[in-house]
Amino acid sequence: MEFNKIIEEKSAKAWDIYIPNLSVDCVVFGFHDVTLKVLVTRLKDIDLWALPGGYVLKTENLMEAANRILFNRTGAENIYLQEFKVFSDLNRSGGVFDEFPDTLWNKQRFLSVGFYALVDFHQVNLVMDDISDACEWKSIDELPHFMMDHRSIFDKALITLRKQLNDKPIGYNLLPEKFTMPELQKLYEIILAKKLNRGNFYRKMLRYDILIKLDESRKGGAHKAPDLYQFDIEKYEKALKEGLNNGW
Amino acid sequence: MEFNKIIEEKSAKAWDIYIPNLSVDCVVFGFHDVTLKVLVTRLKDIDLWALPGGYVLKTENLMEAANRILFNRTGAENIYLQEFKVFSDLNRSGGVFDEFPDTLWNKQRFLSVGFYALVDFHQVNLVMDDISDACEWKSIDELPHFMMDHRSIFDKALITLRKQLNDKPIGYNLLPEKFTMPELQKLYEIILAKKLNRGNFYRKMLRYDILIKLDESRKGGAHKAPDLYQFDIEKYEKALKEGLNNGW
DNA sequence: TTAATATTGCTTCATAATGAAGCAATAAAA
DNA sequence: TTTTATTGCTTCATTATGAAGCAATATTAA
Repeated sequence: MEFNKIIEEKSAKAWDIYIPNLSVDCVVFGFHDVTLKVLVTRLKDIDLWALPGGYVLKTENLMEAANRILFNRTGAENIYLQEFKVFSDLNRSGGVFDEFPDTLWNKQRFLSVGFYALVDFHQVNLVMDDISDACEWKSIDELPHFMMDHRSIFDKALITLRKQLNDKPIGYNLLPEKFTMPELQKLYEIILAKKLNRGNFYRKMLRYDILIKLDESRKGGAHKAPDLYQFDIEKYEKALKEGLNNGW
Repeated sequence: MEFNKIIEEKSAKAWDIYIPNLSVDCVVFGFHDVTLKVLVTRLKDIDLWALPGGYVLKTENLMEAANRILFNRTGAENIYLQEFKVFSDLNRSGGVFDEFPDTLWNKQRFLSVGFYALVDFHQVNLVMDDISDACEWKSIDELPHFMMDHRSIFDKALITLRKQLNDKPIGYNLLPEKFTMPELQKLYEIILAKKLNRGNFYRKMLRYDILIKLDESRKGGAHKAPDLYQFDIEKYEKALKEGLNNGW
């Protein structure tokens, strides 16, 4: 079915079941190939890239809405979600739905609640929906041109992620269960957008006492095989309460 | 005019001018008498305490709404505002409007966007409105019993304030232009809810290089007169970009 | 089979920051 | 004039950080 027809059909039902003027947009982060990736979809026909998002049922709260929307996209449940900002500018929609009647659900003024989500890249199975013709991971420095204000939603998500690196279990939710110290460092470097000293990172991470060193190493790569670690989730959560780099 | 009548009259107009299902609630912090205070209002007749809040005009964004609502309450413009969370639970309203018809604006399901505001206590003139019979500052450890979920909105505001102490100009916006080192320390201690070592606080604050020491001291109190300082706002803003206690 | 290579695990040394304690100066009160 | 509590600022011991490097090692090349 073509885009316009789908949109108009959905619109008719939307008024009854969703909270008006409100949507949720999610910046879904995954870590793969020493790169931070983001989930993006392309809308049929109008050929614009967007962040996964959706509306809020009258029967659910925001977190439930975001979970439902992401479950439909990824097949994953209990995804780590963090709300970070409401996008409420009057002109944020651009002119995407200009040719539609004013009663179209999608053409209303929408405020969008931005969530970032952290997923284990390998646990996600991308699911297409009926208004998209593409749904894929893109590296954060090769993002497509986004529709509406989705670029600034992404930007704010990344800034928030950076600020919360010492307060939230970001490594735990982005990395697979077992990982190496160089992988963890790379993740930190990408999020912080700066190089870190290898020896000092190693020393500091170990002193936090939140990692469990496993009796395995990651064979197969060139050069010396790095040790594998996993998070000691109890100690990790406890340390995060105070913040990993406690200021005062 | 009595509460019910006012509410019903307002409701009729509200449907036309406000974005439905959405409100803004503000936790307004002020610092006075070595105490952190919060602005609270009491609703007429139903005799419940609430945070200052209001609805969002169809012609404004959230920040503009919060500014307008607080200007009406305090007479102050350009108040420092920080959005921190959307409160969206289904049962958050309690039963405050049970006896009203279902078409009443206020009885709809509302999501509330929480902002915290920082004001110079002495620059604020409290203004009553027509549905309140009290509007006053309360010390944060002597808060009244709040209606709806306003207590948890306050709690989250304070936690956010604590987390952002190294990233946002919190001291600058809460203190008067001139202040003493012990006052600044007291503010930090209240927000962090813990005692700080005096000499170390002094040394650390000076090393940040964000304060200008004035050629005056605060006379009149008992004992030695403390020096007066003001923020070097340019250096302060610059230092905040990296975070006052940079973790990485 | 052996040597070369890049990476990793971990340490060392110099410097900076922090925690704890205290001394001298001072403004008001006794 | 003396007492008092507070303030400005320093000292010393401890801990954290920045920069650098050495030995071990898994792969690849010779």
